[in-house]
Amino acid sequence: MARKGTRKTVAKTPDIRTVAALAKVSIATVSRTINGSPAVSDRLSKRVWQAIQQLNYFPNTQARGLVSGRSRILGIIVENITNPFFPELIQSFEEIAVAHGYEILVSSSNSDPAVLTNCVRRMLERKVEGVAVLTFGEEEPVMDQLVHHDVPMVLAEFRLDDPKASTILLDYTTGIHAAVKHLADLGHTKIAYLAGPHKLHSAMTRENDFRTAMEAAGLVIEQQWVVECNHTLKGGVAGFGKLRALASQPTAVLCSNDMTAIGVLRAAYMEGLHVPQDLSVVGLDDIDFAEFTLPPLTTIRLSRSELARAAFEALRQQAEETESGKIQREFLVSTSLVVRGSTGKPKA
Amino acid sequence: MARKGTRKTVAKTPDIRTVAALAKVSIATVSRTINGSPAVSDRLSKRVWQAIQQLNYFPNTQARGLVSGRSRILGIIVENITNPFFPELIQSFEEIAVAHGYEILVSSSNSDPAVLTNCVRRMLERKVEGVAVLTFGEEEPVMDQLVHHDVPMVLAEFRLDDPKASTILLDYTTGIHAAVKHLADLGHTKIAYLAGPHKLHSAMTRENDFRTAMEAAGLVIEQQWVVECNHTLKGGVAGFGKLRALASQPTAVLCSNDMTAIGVLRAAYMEGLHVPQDLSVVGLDDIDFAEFTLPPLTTIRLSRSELARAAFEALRQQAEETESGKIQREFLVSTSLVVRGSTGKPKA
DNA sequence: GTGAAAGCGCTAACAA
DNA sequence: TTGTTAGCGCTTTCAC
Repeated sequence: MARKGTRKTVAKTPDIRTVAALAKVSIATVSRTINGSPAVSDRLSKRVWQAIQQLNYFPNTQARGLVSGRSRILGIIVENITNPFFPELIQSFEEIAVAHGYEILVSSSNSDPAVLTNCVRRMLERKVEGVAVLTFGEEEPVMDQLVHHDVPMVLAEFRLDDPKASTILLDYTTGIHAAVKHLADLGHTKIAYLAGPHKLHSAMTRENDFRTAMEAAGLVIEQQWVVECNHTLKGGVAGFGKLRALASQPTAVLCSNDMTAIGVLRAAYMEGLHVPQDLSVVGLDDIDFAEFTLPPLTTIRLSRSELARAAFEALRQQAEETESGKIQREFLVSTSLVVRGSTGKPKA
Repeated sequence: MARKGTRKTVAKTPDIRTVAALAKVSIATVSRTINGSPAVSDRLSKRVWQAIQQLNYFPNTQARGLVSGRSRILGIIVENITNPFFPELIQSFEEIAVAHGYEILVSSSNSDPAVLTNCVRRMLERKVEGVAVLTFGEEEPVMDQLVHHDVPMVLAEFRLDDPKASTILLDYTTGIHAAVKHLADLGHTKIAYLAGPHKLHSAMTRENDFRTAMEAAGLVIEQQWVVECNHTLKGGVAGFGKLRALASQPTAVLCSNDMTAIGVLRAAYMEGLHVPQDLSVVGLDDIDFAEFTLPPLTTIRLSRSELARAAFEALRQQAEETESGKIQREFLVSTSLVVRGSTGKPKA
C-alpha cells in the first residue's frame, strides 16, 4: 500500500490533492475549477486543468456524491427488458441521461411486485435522484417507498398526487382512432381486439380507446371478439386461437401491442390464413421488428425516444428544481398510425 | 434544513448514528452488525436489528464505498442492446449480480469506439469493481484504460495477457460442426455461409469453424457462397440477395447469427422460396424469438445464462480474490444444435 | 479570488 | 466483545 510520506510511493489513482499539489493551488480551487465556479481566475484555472490532464485525473463520484448529496444517478424501471419495446426505450433514456452527466440504473420488474420492491430498495440505497417507472400499470408497490423517501419520480399513465411525482400521458386515443378509421375505411366492420392484461392501466386505457373509436366509426363491438392477452407473442397466438374457436369470425384484429400482433400473424399463418387478404392485423408500439414481419406490420407508433425524453425531462426538472420556477408536471407523448402490409380490404 | 441540536428536527433519512443512539450502542457496533461481523454479541445484535427495522434504516452506499474502496458495482458492456440476444444476456447477468449484492451498469457500445471509450470512462468514475466486455470483438479501445486502472475484466473470445483479465471462450466448434453435419445428413452439399462482420473476432471464429466443419463433412466450400453480413436482419436480407444473384444456388444457408437468419427467412419468403423445401436455413444464438419465426428456426444455441454466469463468476473471483487461492482465468461456454422447422431435405 | 478547515456517512484500526 | 477515532475524496462555508 502506498502511504503518504514515503519517498517511493506506488502509483496511485490521483486524487484532488495530487492535482492541487501539482498545480500549486489549494484543493478548494481544484474543486471550484472542476465544478465551473466563476470565482476562479483564469490563471489558476488554466494551471489546474493542465495538472488534471497531465495526471489523467477524474473525480471520485462516490466522494462527490457523499458530500454533495447528489448521486447523479437516475433509475429506470421497465416491465420486461425482453420485450423489444423496452431496450429501445432504455437506449434512448440512457443516451439522454449520459449526455446530461447522469448514470442510469436499469431494472426489469418482470411483473413481479416483490422484484419491483427490491429494485426500488436498491435504487434508494444508491441514492438515485429520480426514478422513471415505466411499467405501464404496476406502479403501486413502489410508489409508497418512493414518496416516503422524497425521491422524484415519473410514472407512465398514472397520476399521483405528490409534489415529487410527474406523469407521462400517452395519447393512445389519436393512434387507435386512426387505426380503427383506417380499418373502417378499408371496409372492415368485424373488428376484434386482443387486449393486454386487465391489471395494467395502459392496457385498459387502450381497450377503452378501442371501444370509443369503434363507436366513433359507427361500428359495433362483438363482445366475444375482445379477448384478454398478456402482451407476449405466445399470448397473441393463444388469443387468436380463442378467436378462431368462435362461430363467427372477424375480418380484422387490432392488438394491444406489437408482440401480440406478431403472435397473431404467426397463428394466422399456421392456420393457412393469408394476411391481409383473409385477415387484417394491426399492432401497437412499432417496435423495430414490426417493419420486418411477414407481411410488414401496420401498427400504431409509440415513439420510444419521445417517451424517453419526456421521462428524463420530468426527472431533471424535479431534481434540479429551482425554488422559484414552476415545473411541468404532465407530459403528453403522441401516437400515430403507420400503415404497412398487414392491413387490406376484407374479402367481399 | 435539519440541524443537530435543535429540538424540532425535520424527519431525515436515518443514519448510522441514529441507529446507534436508538439501540444504545456505538456506531461501530452497528456497522459490525450490518456487515455480519461475528464479533457482536447476540444481545446487542438483536437490539441493533430492532432499531434498524424501526427506523427503516439502510446504509448509504456512497459512504460505504468511499471508505471501503468497494463500490459493489459491476459494469457490463454489450455491443447493441437492440439485438435481442443482449437483453436476454443482461437480464441473466443482472439477476446473478443482484443476488450477490452487486449493482450493474449497462452500456451499449453500438460498435462505436468513441462511445465505448466513454462508457469505460464513466464506469471508472463510478469505481466499478469489474467490467464484462461482451462486445464480441471490439475490445481494443477499452482494454488499455481498464488494464491501466487495474480493473478486473472479462472478455469474450479474447485472451489478454494481464493478471486482471479473464476470458470466456465460446465453443462454437461443437455447435457449428453439429449444424453442418445435420445439413450433410439431410443430403445437403451446397451450403452457403452468411458471415458476421470480419472485424469481429467472434465472427471470424465462427467462419473458421464453418470451414473446418465443411471439411470434416467432406464438403467443399464454394467461395462466392460465403458472404460477409453485419449480424442484423437487414444485413441478412441483403446478404441473401447477393447469393440469389449468383448463377449457381446453394440448398442451405448457415448464418453467423439468428438475426441474419431471420433476414434470410424473410428474403426467401419475398422471393417465393419455401423454407425448408426450397432452402434450409440455420441460425446461431437461439434468441427467444427463434422459436417463433416462420418456420421456427433451426439454430445453434448459445446459452445466455451460461454466458452471464461465466462472466459474473470471472469478475467475482477477481474482485474477491483471496491472496492464497488461484482463480479460474478461462471459462468455456458450450453451444448445441436445436433442430426446428427451417431445415429439411434438399429437393431431389 | 483563494485557502483552511469542517464535515458527508461510513469502515477499520486500535484501545480498552 | 465493545467503543473511540482517524480518515475515504470531495464540497462548501468561512475567513482572509
